[in-house]
Amino acid sequence: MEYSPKNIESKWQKIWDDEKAFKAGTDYTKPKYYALVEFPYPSGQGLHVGHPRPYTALDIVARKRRMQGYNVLYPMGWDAFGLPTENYAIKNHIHPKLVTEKNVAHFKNQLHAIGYSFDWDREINTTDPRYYHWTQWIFLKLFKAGLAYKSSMPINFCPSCKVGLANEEVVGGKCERCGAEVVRKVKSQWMLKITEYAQKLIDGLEDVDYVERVKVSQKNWIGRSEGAEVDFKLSGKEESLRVYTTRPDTLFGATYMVISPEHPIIEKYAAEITNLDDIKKYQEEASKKSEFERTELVKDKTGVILGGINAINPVNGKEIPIWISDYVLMTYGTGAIMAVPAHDDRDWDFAKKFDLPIIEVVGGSTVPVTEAAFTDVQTGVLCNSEFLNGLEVKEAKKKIIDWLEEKGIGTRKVNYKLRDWVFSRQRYWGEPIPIIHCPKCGYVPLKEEELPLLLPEVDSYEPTDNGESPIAAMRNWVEVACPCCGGKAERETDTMPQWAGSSWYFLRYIDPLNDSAFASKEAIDYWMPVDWYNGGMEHTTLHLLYSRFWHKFLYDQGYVSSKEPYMKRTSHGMILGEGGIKMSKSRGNVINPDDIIAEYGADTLRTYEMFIGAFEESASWSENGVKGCRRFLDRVFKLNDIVVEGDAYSKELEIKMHQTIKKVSEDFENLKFNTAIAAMMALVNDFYKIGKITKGELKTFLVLLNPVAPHITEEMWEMNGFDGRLYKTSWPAYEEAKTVEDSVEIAVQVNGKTRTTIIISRTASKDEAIAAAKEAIADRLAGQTIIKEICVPGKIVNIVAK
RNA sequence: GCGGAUGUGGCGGAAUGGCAGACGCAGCAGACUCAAAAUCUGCCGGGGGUGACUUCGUGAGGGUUCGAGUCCCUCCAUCCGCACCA
Repeated sequence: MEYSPKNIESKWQKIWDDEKAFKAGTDYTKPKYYALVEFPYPSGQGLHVGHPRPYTALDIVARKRRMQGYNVLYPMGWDAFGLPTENYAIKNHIHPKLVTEKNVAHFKNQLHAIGYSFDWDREINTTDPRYYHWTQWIFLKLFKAGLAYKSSMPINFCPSCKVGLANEEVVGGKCERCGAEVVRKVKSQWMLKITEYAQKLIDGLEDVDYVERVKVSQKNWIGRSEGAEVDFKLSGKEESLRVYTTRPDTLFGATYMVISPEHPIIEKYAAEITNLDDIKKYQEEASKKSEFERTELVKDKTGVILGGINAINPVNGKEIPIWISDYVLMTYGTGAIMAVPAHDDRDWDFAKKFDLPIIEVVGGSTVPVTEAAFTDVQTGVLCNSEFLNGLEVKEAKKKIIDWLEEKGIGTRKVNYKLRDWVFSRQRYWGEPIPIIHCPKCGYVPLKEEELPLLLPEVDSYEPTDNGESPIAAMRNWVEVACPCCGGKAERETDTMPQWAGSSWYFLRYIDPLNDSAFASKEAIDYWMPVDWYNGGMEHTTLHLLYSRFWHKFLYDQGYVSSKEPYMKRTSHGMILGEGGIKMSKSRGNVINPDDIIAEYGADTLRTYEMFIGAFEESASWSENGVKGCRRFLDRVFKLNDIVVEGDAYSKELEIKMHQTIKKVSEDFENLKFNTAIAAMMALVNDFYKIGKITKGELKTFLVLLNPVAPHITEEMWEMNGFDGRLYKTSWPAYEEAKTVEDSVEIAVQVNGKTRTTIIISRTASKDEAIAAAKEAIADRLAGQTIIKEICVPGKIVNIVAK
């Protein structure tokens, strides 16, 4: 009989649905396993060939875990708020809700056709009011805890999307989504104090099993640094200028200071500044530059001196000038620095340009500090620094900070690059922020009983030109009575960013229909944390960081019982087009998974995506590779023709069977799906080589292949009259003792070069092995003196001879 | 500039410090066929040899080791992050 995936696949998909085969149980006494993949944004383009890679990988894990007796939760849902849907709605005058519904239906059909073992009873959608009820609820908790605040500050604004962006959404100075140049705009925005969790987000990484590159990126993004804040007295004034430095040891080399153009001291002493016009001009230029232009690889430093005001270096009492330059950012540290040109590249550049003194205070450089800054902290020794002279950098840091603290002019300080999360968008298609602005009472949270605050219907979804959300025009929605004083008040018209819904969705899956809480305590205690979460590297500093932050907050509030949401995080590589180029519409090389399923079947698609290469690395698509996997499944199906009776493994293949069970079991755990499949291909080759397969062998083989190719294996299980359903079977066991052959082929080397191989008993002693090896290469050893004999049992014998 | 990764046949890719190239693709030869496709069998890194064999070979150069694709040092190339964070 011919292998016909079309019939087989729809047949089994229906059976699995009818039997609720993959429903996560509520028997909380069973061991649980929570496998999670990032839920997709249901775009109009439908499923991309990149989606099935991670979904199949964890589907394999989930199916294997079920067969190992776990109560498995492997859910799927829709991260459906977002700009593309809204833009499509604007263009076509369709309600985004309808667009979303249509796209979700399409996505769901596509995913269904691939045969994933998702528990569809737990499907969630971030745009569903029953879902965003709890997104808003968490926001209120954040607000009440003082972690959500409104702030007027320069933000990254995309003039094309007409929306403010979080720092994480700005890539190379451009809008992550549309690619337009981002400009700086001062706006009043809701912010979340993720910075308050900076240290916890770093510390938590110690307790989880994430791939190293994810940990490293998160740590770099949070950007912890240790140093000191130091006060520099302004000459002739009581006030001081506070700086942050990681090199307090170089304080004696601070020959000038630099402040950011936005630094408040400029306004404060405007009257005393002698060159105010120049400064105003400089400020204006700086404000016009986008954040990107300001921080772009600027070789040429710009700046202007703050005329009429000087500072005093606290360690030596010397009067030093203050400069203004946009290489100092108001948003980091104190917005002011002490400049040590001898030991900082940027200060060195600036000093060279404006001819400022360079004083060496750390010796050990091979070139004089007039040639280049010496920034090495490992080898340097302090000089020209009075009581610090002769100390190594590390000791000097400690000593100077102690000294500063004692004198009350400085203090130890840790800083982070991480900035607070810009949490409001002037857009329609997002969760309304449940806050009412009362002129008397300020920002008043909506009562929790009033949630969800529904997104109102509007005529136009387009953001207004003055940068307000389209819902701002809905006056009857906006104008409300203050819940606090009853007076006239207005609702917040900004909505939440796309990242809100995904920051806690893994908690909703565990109890998706609960109307009285985001999830019951019992369910949370049972299911959390997620055991294995796979997702894209591109979310490392976005979704992954945000959701860890929210989860840690919920933990601190007592709503969840684990400090970290995800125990294990892995990341898949991208799938590129043929020839290693990115798939894109403009190149016309986009592969639609539907076409692959139609031509080769879902099992082939699944097998190919797992066989394509190392899971964590990017791989390029190859139609011939797909064909190869189909050929493999054809050969699998044709095993039906050579099945013979017998539950036992045949003598020829017994060891091979045990080896393959071991290999596949281990490889599935370690993301090595490609080699697991290779091992199964090799086993199939062996079945054909000996011309038969026993029923016992076939049973085991089908179970091993099932997680990868669930339809064909389930069909063959039935065809061969095996008991019940394959998906209800147990994962096969192997005996370690039977994974090794009685006799082994070992290499015989002379001076490290393999000369021949011999077959000896696995239990042969070293002496026996060496004796046998010597005999095999006796002619080569003739006339030589044996210096050394090395034997690694089961591997090699190496004779060192002269 | 900083951080991370990668570099192995014609291609995708395998190899706890122990026979480099598993498995797949492509290619070549043969079987089947009127023929083609599909399928099956065999070969398939380079040089040398009719041959059993031999020699070179994992980006380059050094080193450690009886033995290195794998460990260490230096360099080159490519990709991905971050980027004036004091």
